Amino acid sequence: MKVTIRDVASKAGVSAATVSRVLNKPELVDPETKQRVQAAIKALDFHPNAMARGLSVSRTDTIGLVIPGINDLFFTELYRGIEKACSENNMKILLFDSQHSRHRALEGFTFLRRHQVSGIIFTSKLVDQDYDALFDRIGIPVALALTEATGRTPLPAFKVDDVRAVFDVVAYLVARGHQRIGMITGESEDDRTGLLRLEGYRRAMLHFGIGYSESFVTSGNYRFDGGYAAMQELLKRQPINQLTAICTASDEMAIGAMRCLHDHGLSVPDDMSVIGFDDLQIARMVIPSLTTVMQPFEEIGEQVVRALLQRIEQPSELPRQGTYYMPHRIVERETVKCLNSSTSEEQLEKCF
Amino acid sequence: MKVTIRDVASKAGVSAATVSRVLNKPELVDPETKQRVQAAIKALDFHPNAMARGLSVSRTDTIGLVIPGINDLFFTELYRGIEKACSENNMKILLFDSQHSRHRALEGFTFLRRHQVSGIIFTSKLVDQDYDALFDRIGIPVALALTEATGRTPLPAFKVDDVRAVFDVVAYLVARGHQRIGMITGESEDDRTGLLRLEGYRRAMLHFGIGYSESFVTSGNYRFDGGYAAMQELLKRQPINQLTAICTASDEMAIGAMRCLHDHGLSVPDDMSVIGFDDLQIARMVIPSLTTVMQPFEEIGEQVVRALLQRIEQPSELPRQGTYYMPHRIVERETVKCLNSSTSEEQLEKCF
DNA sequence: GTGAAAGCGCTAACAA
DNA sequence: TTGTTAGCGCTTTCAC
Repeated sequence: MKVTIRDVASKAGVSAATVSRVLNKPELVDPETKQRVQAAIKALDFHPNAMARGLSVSRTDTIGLVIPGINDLFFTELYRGIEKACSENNMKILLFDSQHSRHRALEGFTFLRRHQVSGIIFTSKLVDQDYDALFDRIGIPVALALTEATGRTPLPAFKVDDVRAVFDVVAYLVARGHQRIGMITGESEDDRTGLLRLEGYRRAMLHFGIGYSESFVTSGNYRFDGGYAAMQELLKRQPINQLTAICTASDEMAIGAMRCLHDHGLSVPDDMSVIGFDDLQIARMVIPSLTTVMQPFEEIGEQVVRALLQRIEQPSELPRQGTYYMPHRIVERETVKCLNSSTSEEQLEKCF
Repeated sequence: MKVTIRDVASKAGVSAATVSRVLNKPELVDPETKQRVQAAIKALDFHPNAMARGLSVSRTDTIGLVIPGINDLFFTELYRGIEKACSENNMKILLFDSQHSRHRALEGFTFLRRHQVSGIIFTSKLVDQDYDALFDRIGIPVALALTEATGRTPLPAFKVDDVRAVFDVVAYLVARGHQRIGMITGESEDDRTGLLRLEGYRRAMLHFGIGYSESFVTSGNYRFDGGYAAMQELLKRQPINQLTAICTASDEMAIGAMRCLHDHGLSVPDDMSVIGFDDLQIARMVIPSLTTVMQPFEEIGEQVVRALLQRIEQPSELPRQGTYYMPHRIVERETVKCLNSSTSEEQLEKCF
């Protein structure tokens, strides 16, 4: 039924080994026989069985990718970089969606192991000591994107410096005359990112002598609705807080917050400045378009693949361990109002 | 190095066959031996090699998914349904991104074949006679999502009725007093969807006695920028056209069009009504939120998986061939202005 | 209830 | 340059 390498071999009047050679090392085979074999392959519409091959060479040229959720808008941006780097090194990708569940993520590792992936990229979510036991025995290189390892096992990780990035956001707002700056940070079990971003905010508020107050802070699940709800909460406190700007831990929450403000008859940026985090495609689609912090998703994706390939090819060395911070950048669009009369440039100077 | 089933076997003092049994048919093995084997599996941290298993049983429980581009926002919505149906039937998914290239799509088929997937879901893009030869010999069940087969080979396909959907959109606008209705349709080589949607528009304009004029129509690549550019073109003709509403072939283009209108100082919906197509997550995020046609992506995903499974399990029968139209629905939000004084309900009656 | 042996489709020595 | 042989790790008869 299924046509195998042996069928091709007999049709072409050669051995299976020869067919295998024309498939994998065509330069080693006589042009004339090669022709015959290729003709047979075509005639029979033969397609080599990747599993049989993988089993034989015990290599799959596949890397596994564990992601929190395919619906997270940032994921597709990251994927582009991963896909690019993989296809350049002709690696295949095996995707596993953990659906934001730690349990599923663990299942993912099992799944990928069974499928003999050469390496695993783990995305988002905190990687803490709970994973140590896993990584110790797994025997497969692992690299991290958009997260970092806090457990004992050091792992190459690529992300932006969340603390610094939010610090920069606050500095940016301060430079534009804002003082009463609120924060909508991220939350979810297993998440350290939200904490780091909050810490950046806290440090900056202290650094600029504004002072840190919990009443300026709420949190959400990084999604639109979470941002909306968090903004609503902030609005309740607004009579006391008198915020003029909000920084958020994600573009989606920023956009949710904008919608909330809109529903309360408030205008962005005239009544309230808003600043996002991620620079997703949607950031430039909304009106007003969203000023935000760009994470270099594509580059992160590329780097994490490279790091993995390096570990795959030289498993002995331990070249790249620990966290690599990739450069972030504030993308100026339309959601931040400058409260100064002086130029923002001058002010910026003052801040650093 | 790698621990195999034989290692487990010797550690547990049984044969490989027995280990295999506790893995696959645990009820056939003595509880006491089962215990020992399971202990050995745990102690050695054994993970069965999925490729070896696949090779042995010549089944992979995997379906292949060929998509046009992972960055297309609609894709993640579709994926959710596919993922759901697959995990319910514990099927795995092998993803292949064709990057909007017909050539890459063909590569995808080769790739998936090599990996012995049990079935293939092909998404978007026209499936015409060019594919016939492929499907004739492929010997793997194929089902279509968001597209349909126009070649000789009939294939189960799940999508909305594009003609009808846009017809309904126009009817909806007419019921609200619009007559001068423009259209931004989709375009790209290999695309029939844009044509179908345009046809729905054309028929409706004729049906309602408004008349069809090419000057009311532009097209774009379904993306934000395409919508922006198409709107710009329409705006040039606006002194003559005097449009009051635009229907579009995608939410992204609708949002691009909205941005364009905004940049020209025009307000949606007061100066121009806009209506999208897809009902993506972003449709409810933008301001004003987008009135649009909902495609039941998740259900389409589920159905296409079911159809595929059916063909996989009963390859002899040919139960579901041809196109199944899934119900669409207009989701009313904030981008359509009612120009009537009478209630829209009454008007709607009139239209049908 | 368990083991021995053959085989899934391919590749990689090693010979010829 | 080509063929023979063994084996990748697992499942599955068929005996016992």
